[in-house]
Order: sequence, then structure tokens, then C-alpha cells
Amino acid sequence: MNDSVGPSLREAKKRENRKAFLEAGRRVFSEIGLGAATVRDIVRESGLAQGSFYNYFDSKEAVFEVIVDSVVEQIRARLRESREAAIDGPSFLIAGYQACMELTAFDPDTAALMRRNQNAFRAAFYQNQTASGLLADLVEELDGKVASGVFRPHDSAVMAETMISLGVDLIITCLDAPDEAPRRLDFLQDLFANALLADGALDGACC
Amino acid sequence: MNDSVGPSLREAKKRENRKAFLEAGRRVFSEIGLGAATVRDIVRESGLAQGSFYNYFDSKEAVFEVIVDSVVEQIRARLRESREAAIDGPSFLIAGYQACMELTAFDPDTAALMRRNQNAFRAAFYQNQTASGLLADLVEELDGKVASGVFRPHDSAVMAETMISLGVDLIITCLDAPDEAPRRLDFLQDLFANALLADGALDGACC
DNA sequence: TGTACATCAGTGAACGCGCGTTCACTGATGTAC
DNA sequence: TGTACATCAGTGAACGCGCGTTCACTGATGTAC
Repeated sequence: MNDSVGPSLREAKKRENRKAFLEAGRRVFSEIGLGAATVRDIVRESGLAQGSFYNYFDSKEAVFEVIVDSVVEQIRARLRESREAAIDGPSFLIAGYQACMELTAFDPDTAALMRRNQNAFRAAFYQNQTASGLLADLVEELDGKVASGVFRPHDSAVMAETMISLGVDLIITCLDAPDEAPRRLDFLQDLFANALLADGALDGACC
Repeated sequence: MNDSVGPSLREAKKRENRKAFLEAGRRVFSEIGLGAATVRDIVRESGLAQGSFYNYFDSKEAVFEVIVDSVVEQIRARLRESREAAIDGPSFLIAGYQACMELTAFDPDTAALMRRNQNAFRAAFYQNQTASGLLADLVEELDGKVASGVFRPHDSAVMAETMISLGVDLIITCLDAPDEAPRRLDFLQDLFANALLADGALDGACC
């Protein structure tokens, strides 16, 4: 009888195999991309048997989805951290973008995965449940800053979507051209400062 | 001997068959998407023989590329028109976006194609030669308006990319939710007016 | 504890399928004279 | 103009391939007593 604490041997093996398929998927997708990858590629890379795959996933897309979900969750966590660290309006604007860029700098495996699967990633991101949470986080934050007078009133739902869309652009651009990062960060800071900061809060503005 | 004016019979047939493959591709891609489509689907839809396909294209992707190119060219032409019609800064900002939306409203076939292939379309757009021309058009226009004092100085290259990226977002969003269009157009007008218009040019601005 | 049986995930050979691509043949079009 | 030949795109059956998926069998793990 399995009276030990924790998962049974069977459960442990299942978790291990699932992880093996996920890691194999990461490697395969990083190397040849979701489009070119096949279930057989993932199975080969995992070292397990063909038949075992279907005990865990229905398709390569199912594997990809789980991987994307974990990446988006990482990003969301980083954004939460950066948000708590930033107090004033302008630093809030830029801190989130910087946090995203750091993630790709400090996690080259994920960066490679994203570089090789830019479009699949973007598509998955927009359908992803965690990404919706990330969007909701941002809307809430924007509404809060409007309430406290830091930001002008605005269409926060569309604003949040726009910020995230440009964030995805930023990450993807900077995967290929990291030198562009500072210039693009400056641009985004300007763009959203002009759109959001209450009148008179801009450095050297009129009046 | 072929001493008639215009293309020979052979050339005319070739043109006709090429067109048949392109139109078949459009229908197939609209219905099942680039990813799911096969060369055989396109051939079946064209009514021509399997072997003939390879006299004209190397792959389904080659067909898709030509189709995307023609769509981007349509958009570019519309943007050129709208640009000539708009004289002042604010109307320039919004006229381009409106022109894009009209295209999808007045050309349901292309709209269906884009809806079914949003990501392939976005990806192709960013690699497309005509799209680069469209980007160059916009940079030139922005620089001109800065020179004439209508717009503030800014990073026009990144600004143009941003405008186009948000334009692609706009088109794709409004394909699924046309009711959103006015709200999103308003948002974009505000966003870029704040970023671009010379100080004092905003209605009811400070001073 | 030990034994007998039940459960269940792992295995990999095998299946059928649709794919991209080829190529010998056909017949319409173009050319030479 | 007419005739004989050359050119060249169209044809579709056929090929080999790798794919997703299945399933009878195995053997480790779990359970009952």
C-alpha cells in the first residue's frame, strides 16, 4: 500500500514524464519553431515512446500552450513586482517595459523560444487566460492612477491593450536588435507621458 | 508566326492559369487558413492539374506572399489618397486609419482573408517589401510635418512603426468587432495628437 | 510480512492517410521554309 | 498560304515519405488479505 507522504511513485513518474515532454517541446520549438515541429520530433527529443505522448497531450499545440502560459505567468509576476517598486506616474510607465526586457535578458532559453516563435507567441498571447489577467491588472492600475489624479481620465481599457501590444512589439524587436532598446523605451515613455500625465506634470511644458 | 499585337496565346494562357492559382489560393486561405491549406487544396480549387502548379509557384507560401503583396499595395494606395486629401495635422492623423477601415468594409473578400489569417498576415506584413515602402511613406510625411512646424520634433522612424503596428491592431480588432471602430479611432487620434501636435495646437490646452 | 491479483502507464511496431513532388506522355502553339 | 517540325506548358497517375494515431502486450506499481 502507498502510505508514504507525498505523491505515489506512479504520480511522481507521471509528473516527470509530463515535464520531459514539456522540456522536449521547448527545445524543439526553440530550434525549428511550432509550425515545423511534429509530435514525433517532441517524442524523439523526450526519449519516451510514441504512445506515451497521448497520455499527456493531444497535440503539439497543447504543449505549446502550456509553455506559453508559463512564460506569460513569469511576465505577469515581473510586472507586479515592478509596479510595487514604482511610485510615481512616469516611473510606472517605463518600469513595466523594462521588467519585460530584463526577463528576456536574464532567461536566454525563453528569449530563444520567443525569437523563433514570434507570431505563434503573439497569437497565443492574445488568447491566453493569464494574458487576460495581465490586461486586467493594468486596467485596474490605470484606473487607480486616474482616481488619484496622477493620470488624466482616458479610455483605460483601450489604453491597456495598446500598452500591451506595444510591449509585445518592444520585446520582439529587442530580441533581434537589443541595441534599439533604450531608444524604444524613451519613445514609449514620451508617448504615454504625453497621453496620460495630468496637465502641468510634464517637464518644461508650457505655462 | 505570332505577329499579333499583345501577348501570344501561350503567354495569355500562362497569365490566366497563374491568376487561377492565385484566386484559388485566396478562396482556400479565406476558408481554412494558410496553416491548414495544402498545395493540393489550391490545385483542386483551381481546376487545373497537380503538375501545373509547379510551373507557377514553389509552395503555398509563395502564393500567399503574392496575395498579401497585392493587399498591402491596395492599402498603400488608399493611404496615399487619404494623405493628399488631408491638409491639417489632426485630420492627417486619423484619415489614414479611416482609409484602412474602409478598405475592409468595401472589400469583404479581403476582409475575410485577413480575418482567417490574422497572424500570417501580420507576419507577412512585417517582412513585405511593399510594407516597407508604406513605412517609408509615413516617415517622410512625418518629417515633412515636423519641418513645417505642424508636428513637434520626434523619433519619426519609431513613430511610424508604432502607428502602423497600432493600425494593424485596429484593422484586426475591427474585423471581429466593427462596433469598436469609432472608440478606437478616437483613442488613436487622442494618443497621437498629444504626442505630435505642436504646443498650443490642442483644443482647450493650457495657456 | 508475504503472496496473489488488479491496475495502469509505458512501449514501439504497425496502420492508413494525405502530402509534396516527379515525369513520361499529350497536344496546342509557335516557327521555318 | 501550307506543311513539317520544334517548342513548351498541361496532365494526372504514381512514388516515396513522414505524419498522427492506435493497440496488444509488458512490466512496474498498488491493493487485498
